[in-house]
Amino acid sequence: MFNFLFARGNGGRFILRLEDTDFERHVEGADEGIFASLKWLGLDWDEGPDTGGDYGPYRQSERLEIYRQEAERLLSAGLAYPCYCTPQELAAEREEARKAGRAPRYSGRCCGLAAEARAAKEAKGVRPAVRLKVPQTGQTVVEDLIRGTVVFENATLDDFIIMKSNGVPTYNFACVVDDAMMKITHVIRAEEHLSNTPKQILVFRALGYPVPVFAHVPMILAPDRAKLSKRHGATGVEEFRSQGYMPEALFNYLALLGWSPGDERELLSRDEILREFSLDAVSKHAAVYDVQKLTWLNSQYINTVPQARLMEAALPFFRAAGLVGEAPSAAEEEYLVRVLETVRSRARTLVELTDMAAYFFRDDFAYDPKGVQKFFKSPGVPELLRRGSEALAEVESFGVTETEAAYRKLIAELGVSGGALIHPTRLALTGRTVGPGLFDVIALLGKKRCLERLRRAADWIEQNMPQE
RNA sequence: GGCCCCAUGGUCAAGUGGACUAAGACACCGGUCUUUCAAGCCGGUAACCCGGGUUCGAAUCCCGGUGGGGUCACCA
Repeated sequence: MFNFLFARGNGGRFILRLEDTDFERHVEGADEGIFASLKWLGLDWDEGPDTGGDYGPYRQSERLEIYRQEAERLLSAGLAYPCYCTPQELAAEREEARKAGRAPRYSGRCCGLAAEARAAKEAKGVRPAVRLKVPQTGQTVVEDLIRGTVVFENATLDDFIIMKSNGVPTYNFACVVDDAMMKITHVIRAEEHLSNTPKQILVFRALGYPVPVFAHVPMILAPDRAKLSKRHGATGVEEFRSQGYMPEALFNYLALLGWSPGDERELLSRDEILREFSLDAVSKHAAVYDVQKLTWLNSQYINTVPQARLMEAALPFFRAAGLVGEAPSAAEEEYLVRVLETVRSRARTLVELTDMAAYFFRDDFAYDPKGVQKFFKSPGVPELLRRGSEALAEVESFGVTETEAAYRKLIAELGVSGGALIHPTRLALTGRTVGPGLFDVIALLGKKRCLERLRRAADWIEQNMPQE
């Protein structure tokens, strides 16, 4: 997202590249999910696997020959060498180093391998990996837009693998080759990659390519301050969507994680964020992800977004819940709009919104058990509800003020408190104890349904409540 | 453990040597409105990690601790 904001805010191009060189972890169809999630969030790219571009292909799995050639260049220049060590040998070395309390570093023993030794290995059919020769003196300096100058001693690095023995590049090699060939000017990524950067700079230099500008942005941590991951605390974009979060809310929230416009504004539109975003204002420290604030932002959007937008966002949820059909008529849409307007201020997610609106569309709701205990128990309630339905039956123009007037009149006649009639009525009409103003509900539901539901509730109470 | 990054309320964050008696937001707690629940409005609790310097003056600069995080793969 910060890449998108930076690129678009500075007249650059935002490029999507799929780094899919780990065939073991390949998931069929995952690409489509990535595209859909990014698009839903409003992050559209200028070049990518689906859209194409002048520097494709944009899937690393389709660029294998390029990496092979680049690795070959380093091999013949003596800047890299084949390594015949087996994974088991390497693991043993690492284990030994760990036991001895040393940093696990590759010994470099294949570096000086004589031609005959190599030939012998090759003859035995051992396929080598390729390692980059890393200088053991001096320093590699990362000039980071956010962290400033970060110095790494080369002696702490080792000859890392750039090509696996199966001929596929490792991440630190492939991304450098691609960044160079795709003319990437800015690499903006999470801080977890900072320690990869000196390695990548070494590759850029070995290959003779210019080093791009780096910016390592703060990580997002789970509430327990651990790294957010698939297995720990992370929620996928698609999950947020299905939980009823609006993309504008997620976009807004994510922008505020690690960045702020510098003043008190928090509710920011996409355009405002695009206009205001600057890497200078990105903080250095990791941010803990707080779903409560996201949810609050979401409620703000549900509450304030234009009617048509709310309709568009809510419709899929209403359809899925079976509240509206695939192609609602004009009258149905009109009704939906009125329902949305009366419940929107109460909902924090589109799922809640749908749930709160259900009784406006279907009659088969159950009465809230706590509400039944509280409002249906008194002996006179069925009679009260019948009187209510009679009073409403008299109302000609079934609007909010007219129905309320009729009810107030009845309340006065009966000499009861307003709540004594209103609460049972709400439960009878909606099955709930909470919701929008009762007369908004009544007017919206319409006379026919109100009368039916009131009578039905009266009957239900008589049949189901223990008689005194 | 080595290397690297970071450090303002529970969380997100303003703050870049004096305007700090340290903004604002979420959450929490009150109040208000109301037939209920929200929303709205008003108010409250709550923070500069510790220790040394530098300076007339430090949340802000320096050093050292401590704490948190990241990373050390033929994963990305």
